[in-house]
Amino acid sequence: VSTKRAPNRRGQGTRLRDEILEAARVLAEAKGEQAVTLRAVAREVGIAAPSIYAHFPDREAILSALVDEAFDELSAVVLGAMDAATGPVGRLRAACDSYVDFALRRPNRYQLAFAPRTANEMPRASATRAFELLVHAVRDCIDAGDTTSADAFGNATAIWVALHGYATMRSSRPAFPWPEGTATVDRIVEALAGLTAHALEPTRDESDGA
Amino acid sequence: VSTKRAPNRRGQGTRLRDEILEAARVLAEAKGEQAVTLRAVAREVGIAAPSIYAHFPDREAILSALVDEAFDELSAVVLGAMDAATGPVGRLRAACDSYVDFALRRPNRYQLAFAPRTANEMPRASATRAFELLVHAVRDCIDAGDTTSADAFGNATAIWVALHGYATMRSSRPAFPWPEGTATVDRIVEALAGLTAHALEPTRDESDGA
DNA sequence: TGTACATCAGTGAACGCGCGTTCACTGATGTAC
DNA sequence: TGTACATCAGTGAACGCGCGTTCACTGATGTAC
Repeated sequence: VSTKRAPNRRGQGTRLRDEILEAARVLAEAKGEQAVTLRAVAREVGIAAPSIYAHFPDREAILSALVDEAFDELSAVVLGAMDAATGPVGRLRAACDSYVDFALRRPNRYQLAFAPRTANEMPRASATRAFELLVHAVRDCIDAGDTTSADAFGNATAIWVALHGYATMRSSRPAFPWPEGTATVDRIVEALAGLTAHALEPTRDESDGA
Repeated sequence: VSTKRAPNRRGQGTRLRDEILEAARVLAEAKGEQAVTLRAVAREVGIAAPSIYAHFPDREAILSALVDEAFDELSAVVLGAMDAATGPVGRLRAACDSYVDFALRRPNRYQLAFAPRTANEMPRASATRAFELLVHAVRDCIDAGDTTSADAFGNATAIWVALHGYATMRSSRPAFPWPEGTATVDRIVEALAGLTAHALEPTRDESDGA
């Protein structure tokens, strides 16, 4: 009988939802995914635990939102690094370096993104977008003739799993006698992208000017 | 005043300990590490939960024993595959293939082995022994001139983390469009070991006979 | 050979904990007339 | 402008759960004399 359009009451319509997400994010980054309990989140926000149900159907929904956030941030970081680099090989290196850097700087956030959730989870759009950045970087190297292989997707997959293994182990096994610096990441990128000897050189020109 | 040497009473001295470990192993393989609770183990064995304390100081001790078991089995599997192969490159391939095969056939056992336990855990002997197999296989390729690199430890590290990433993702993300067959593993081994073009050929001779 | 006793593997009940979720509610905010 | 009422964000108590661990115990096995 009336307009029926009810605008959200107090300013709280989306504010509390954001506060819940932020608290969950802080907890996950500081102490890992298993620290994100409804009660802990509620404690952090300063509300009663059941209040969360007005904004998320269950605990899993919060985690899922955090996963998308994490993938989106990963994409943004990688994109930013690529934009600041020069040439196909330079952009591929920048993508891989920034990927590993993100994983090592925010280990809990990274692990959260890649932790298995449900048994047969379909790839989520946020994750696919991030992966596509890598495929694209590899394809640009191929197109520029900087590589000995032509399988962009296959190479990107190999590079991805290798970087993932490195980042995972590197942060969970600090006591392992890791090779210094970026040696391992460099080796992974160069070898698995199939970079040509020619492609490995010109990167020096940029900082040299000779 | 007497001999003081008390032989273990009933036959149970070590029998119950073994039954506890076996139940824990079964639970871990079927449902993952988090399913290995003292109460679940006791249920499986058919004893009261507190009885476990006669054989293990706490839950973590059971898991730690399972981790060593898993690494030892991994070593045995890899060694067996290497012994059945021919030539340095053949043995390296066999080592890597069997490693991944083990991880994919027994995902929960594999994940248990590599799951982070304590914050700064030192590498355990059982894990180091397994890794040394890989280092050795890589070194043999280097010594035989089948490789373009000379850093056995560095190459083995890169191969290991790459295989680990592959195995982890492959089993936790079945919906990803994985390249067929052993393409990814082959690429990882060949590229990260730095196998020469010459070294990639002779493997065909064995099954050919020409 | 017989009896009192030490040993010790395993038990059953209970503890306190934090969890996800449910339920009926409160109390302030805004609207209809 | 005033009053009755609908809306709805957030609450507090409680549920049932499984957990690791503790405690005092039981009851069979073996030993000393």
